Amino acid sequence: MQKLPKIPESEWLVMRVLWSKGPLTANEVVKELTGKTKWKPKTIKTLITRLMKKGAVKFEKEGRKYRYYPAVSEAECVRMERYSFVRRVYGGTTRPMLAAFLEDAKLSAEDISELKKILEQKEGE
Amino acid sequence: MQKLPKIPESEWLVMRVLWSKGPLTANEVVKELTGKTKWKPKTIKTLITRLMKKGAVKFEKEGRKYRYYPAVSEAECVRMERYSFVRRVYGGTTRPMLAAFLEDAKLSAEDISELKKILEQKEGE
DNA sequence: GACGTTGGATTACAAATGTAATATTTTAGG
DNA sequence: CCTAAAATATTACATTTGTAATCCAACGTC
Repeated sequence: MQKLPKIPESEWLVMRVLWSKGPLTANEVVKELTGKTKWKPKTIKTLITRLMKKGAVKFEKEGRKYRYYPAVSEAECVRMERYSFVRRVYGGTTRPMLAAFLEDAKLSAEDISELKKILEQKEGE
Repeated sequence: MQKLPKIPESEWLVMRVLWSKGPLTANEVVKELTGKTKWKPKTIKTLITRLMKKGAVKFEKEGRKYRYYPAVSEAECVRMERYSFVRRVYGGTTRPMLAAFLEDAKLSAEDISELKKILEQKEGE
């Protein structure tokens, strides 16, 4: 398991694009984010560069441009964020957090039965 | 409902102390955090001051010292953090996040039945 | 082959954050 | 009163983050 870099808010947007759309050129990333943010293209380039320096993305050369792709797993990053969120806000105790989350969430009947299934699954372990 | 200030990681620790132990002097806060962090007392004073500037804590004078107490609701702050967490990491979709949370959490049998109860409650609405 | 265009590399710069140290003001004790 | 101790207030300073702009190199065009 790689060492996970710290990914701040704005870089998450870029990572989410790269995770979902695989290797993209900088301009493609810019295009993906148009409408979702008001960032100038240069800003997005900067974010990509920073992610590279942290080792969160890599690239393959394609002619004179680069195609960027994630170098860290989305699942791992998400897990880490979840963990650090719980620690920060709830001091590490998970259950009250989950309870609050569940109570507060707007859930469809489907969502609910899905989640119950997960719990029952765990119950059996 | 007040406007909620932004509370960064380290200040959360201070807020959690104040939320749980009511009005405290700076030194009492320091004492509460001893062992939990390696911060120097001065650092903690700084954090308190910043929280005051943001309006997250207020104080009453007691002789020459102050007793600090939270000026914003824990529930509200936590809700906001939860919300911004989901938005950042999952782009706003709550269910997959909850699913991942539940799957990943270490839960006792009790926790599980508690959480199921919450879900059933919501089911009935 | 000079030149504009297009991409990446380098630089910019303010605000927020982490982590304190120094300065100043009270006040309790001698 | 004068001073040491204790509190608060002010100042410090490196990093990180948000948000770009400028510089430079390669490429395709006339």
